[in-house]
Amino acid sequence: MPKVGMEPIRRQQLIKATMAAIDEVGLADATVVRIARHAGVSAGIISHYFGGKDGLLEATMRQILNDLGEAVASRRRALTTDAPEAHLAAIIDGNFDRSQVTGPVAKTWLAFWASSMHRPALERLQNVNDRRLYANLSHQFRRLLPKAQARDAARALAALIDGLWLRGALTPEGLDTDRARRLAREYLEQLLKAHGLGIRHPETLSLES
Amino acid sequence: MPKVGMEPIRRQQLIKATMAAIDEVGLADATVVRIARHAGVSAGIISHYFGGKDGLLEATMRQILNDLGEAVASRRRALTTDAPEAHLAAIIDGNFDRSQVTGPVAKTWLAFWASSMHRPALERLQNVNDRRLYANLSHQFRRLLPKAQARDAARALAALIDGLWLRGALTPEGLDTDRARRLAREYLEQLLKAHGLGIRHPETLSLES
DNA sequence: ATTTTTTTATTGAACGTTCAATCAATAAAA
DNA sequence: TTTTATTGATTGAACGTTCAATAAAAAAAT
Repeated sequence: MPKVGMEPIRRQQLIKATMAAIDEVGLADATVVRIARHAGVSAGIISHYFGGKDGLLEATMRQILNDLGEAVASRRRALTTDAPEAHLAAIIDGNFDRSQVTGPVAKTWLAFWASSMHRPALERLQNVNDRRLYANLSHQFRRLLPKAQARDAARALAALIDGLWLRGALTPEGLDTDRARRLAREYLEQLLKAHGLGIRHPETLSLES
Repeated sequence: MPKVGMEPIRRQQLIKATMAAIDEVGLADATVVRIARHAGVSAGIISHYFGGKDGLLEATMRQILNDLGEAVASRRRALTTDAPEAHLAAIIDGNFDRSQVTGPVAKTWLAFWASSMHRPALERLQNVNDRRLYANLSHQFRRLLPKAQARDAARALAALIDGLWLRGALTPEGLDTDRARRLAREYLEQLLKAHGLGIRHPETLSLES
C-alpha cells in the first residue's frame, strides 16, 4: 500500500493505537509490537516515524494535552460574556469535555501523569499543562476575590477537577461527566456565595447546556 | 548475619526499600536488584520472602493503605465528641497525616494507583480503600444532609482530597500538608454553610465537647 | 502507451540488552 | 550436626532497535 504522504496518517494511527494499547494492558505492557498490531502495521515503523518508542509516547501525551487545552480554549472563545464566572464555568466544562474523558484517553492520561514523575520529557509537558490550568483559574478568581483567596480558590478547584478525573479513570464505568461537571460547578457556586458573590445562572453561562 | 526471626525484619526492610526505589527511579525502573541494594541485601531474598517481585509490590501497597487507614481511624478514636463535623475533620486530617505524605510514600502511592488499573491484585486493594473513604464521608454527611446531597458531598470531598494528594505528589517540593488540610476544611465549611449548617470552630472540634 | 528507473513506505528476522526467577553453594547460628 | 538465612551466577524470556530486503507507487524514458 505504499504511497506518498503517509506520514501524518501513520503518526495519527500510531498515537491512537498507543492509547488503545495503554487502555488495554497498561503502560508497562504496551510494547511496540502490541502498539503496532493495534495500528495494523509492523513494529519497525515506530522508530521510523517517531525515532523510537519514547518519541511515540511523548507525541501521544502532547496530543492529549493539546486536545485538552483546545477543549478549554474553544469554550472560552465561544463565550458571549466576559464575566469571570462564565470563564470559570467554561474551564470546568472544557476539562470534562466528552472527547477527553473516554476510557482510553483517561487511562492514558493517568498513566502518563504517574510516569511523568521520572521522565523529564513528560514532566515538562505535565508542568506546562498544570500551570496553565492553575493560571487560568487564578486569573479569573482574581477578578472576584482578594489575591490570597483567589490563589486558594484556584488551587482547590484545580485539585477538585483533577481528583474527579482521577477517580473517574479508575472506576470501571468511567467518569460520569455530567455529575463531575455538576459537582465542580456547585463547588464554584458555594465558593462565590461564601464570599458574598452570587453566581448568575451558572447553567446558562456557557453555550452548551 | 544469619539468625532466626529475620523474616519480619527483612520484610519491613524490603517494603521500605521498595518505596525508596520507586521514589528514586519510578515503578518502571524499580528492579529487584535495585530494591535489594537499597535494603543492603541480595536480589534472591525477595523471592524468598515475598514469592517474587509481585508479592513485594502488593505487600508494599497494602502497607501504605493500612497506614493511611490507621491514621484516619486513630484520629477518629481520639475524638471526644460524636459530632459529624468532627468526624469529617478527622477524616480530612488523617488523609493528610504527615507520615503518609513524605516524598517516597506519596510517589509510591501514585505509582500504584496508576498501575492498579491493570493489575487485579492491586485493583482490589485500591477499591477497598476508595470505598472506605467514600463510605466514611458519606455516612457522616448523611447525618447532616439529605441522602442525595450527602452522596454528592462525599464524592466531591473525596475527589478534592485525592486531587490535593495527586498534585502534591507531582510538585517537586512535595505536598504542603497544612495548606491541603486548610483547603479541604474550608471546602467542608462552605459546603455546610451552603446548606444552612454552621460549623463550630473546626480547628478545635476534636478538643472541645 | 509501455517499459524502466527512482523514490517512498514498510516489513520482520536478527541482535544485544535487561530483567525476574532459580538454585546450588555457603555461612552463621542453634 | 542440623537448621535457618543468604548469596550471586546462571537461565530463559521479553524487549526496543536496527537494517537489509521488498513491495508498491511515482517519475522518467522509450
